[in-house]
Amino acid sequence: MDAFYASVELLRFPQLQGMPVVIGAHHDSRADALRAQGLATAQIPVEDFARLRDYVGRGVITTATYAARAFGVGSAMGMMKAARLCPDAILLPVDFAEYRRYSRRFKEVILSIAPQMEDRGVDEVYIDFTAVPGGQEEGGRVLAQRLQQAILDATGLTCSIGVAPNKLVAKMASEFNKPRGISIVHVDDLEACIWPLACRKINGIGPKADAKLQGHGIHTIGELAARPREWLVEHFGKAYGAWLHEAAWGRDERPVVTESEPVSMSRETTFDRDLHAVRDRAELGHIFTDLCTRVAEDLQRKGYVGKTIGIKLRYDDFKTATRDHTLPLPTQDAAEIRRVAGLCLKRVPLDKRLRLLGVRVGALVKEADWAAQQALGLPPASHRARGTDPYTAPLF
DNA sequence: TCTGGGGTCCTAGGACCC
DNA sequence: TCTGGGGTCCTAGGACCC
Repeated sequence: MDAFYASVELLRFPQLQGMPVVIGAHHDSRADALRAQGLATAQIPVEDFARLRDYVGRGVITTATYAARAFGVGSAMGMMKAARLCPDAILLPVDFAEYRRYSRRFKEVILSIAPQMEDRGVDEVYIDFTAVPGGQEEGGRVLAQRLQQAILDATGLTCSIGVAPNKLVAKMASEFNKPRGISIVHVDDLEACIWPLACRKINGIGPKADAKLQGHGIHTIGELAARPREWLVEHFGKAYGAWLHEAAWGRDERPVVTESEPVSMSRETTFDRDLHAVRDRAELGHIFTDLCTRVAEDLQRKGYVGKTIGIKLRYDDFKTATRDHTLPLPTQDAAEIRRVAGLCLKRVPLDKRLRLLGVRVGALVKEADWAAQQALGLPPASHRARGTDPYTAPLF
């Protein structure tokens, strides 16, 4: 989806059309108050929206309209930097509930046309064109146009589509003509379309791998493709090195995965100011309990139980620590999660000030499956003899 | 100018089992 | 006197993605 969060906000506040607008991840703003008043958007003059320069916060930009991007503002950018680049940009707070509603709607539209769809988050999917009527016409362009139009009709939102022989190349192709773009990349186009691109454009090469590649003088995908596989394996490890080589040559055999189960659920929060474990004990305790409660609610609402309870801390120097503990039986109970997370908290250094606290429940199982398993009286996998007294434990 | 929140997957060492 | 091999699970950290 094109500038997804920002585009959803523009549907709500059409008077901001064409203006630089950014969505901030962590702040309070006037738009919240305006929404709370339930005012018709036509009644809200542009002057009433908060400007980026008026806000001093520790958040990041999640999305920027194309007008804001022209100033160099982009997602994941700190708000301070964004404010220097484009001080007059309108700042709106994130409204995840609203974006999720639109996310469900555009995915329903896609599923009604092309049922083989892989969910890749709130604003992105992979679609298998293979068996869809029209999926092969004009290299996929006919179906891509039909999808764009159906999504636009149902939601008022635009998207960009890349069509290619595999997910790796399709993902890159989808970026070529944003917004409202359609790009079709064939196997023969590799050298012309893919090899000139920066390595960072490959989904799976992040800032660390890119820096290391640059250190070896590799900047483009073509330069990556020119390195022998053995050389890449030597410098980047067996699995990642081999994958780099395949990716550079546009090879990817991953299927479109239409079903998946969650592995973990978590809640975390960055504080408005850094907190000290001793001096701000009461406030931290409150936040901690709240996070546990919210994770438990998420588990209950979605029908999952989990046996690995974990915490995450981020210190004022941005270093992160995690601790977790696996229970013999899975849970979705807030008090139990709070108890075990509390034990985890005791195992982590608390001398430095904290900027973030998080609570996670992993090793998830569907609540219904767990209940059925219990009814059958099957012992949980984690109940096999472990940690027994070495002197009395049976030998073989 | 310091850097959100919610995820997945991988690696590596150690415990433990047979 | 110099200590196997193969497997799973747990834990901590980190890279990466949307």
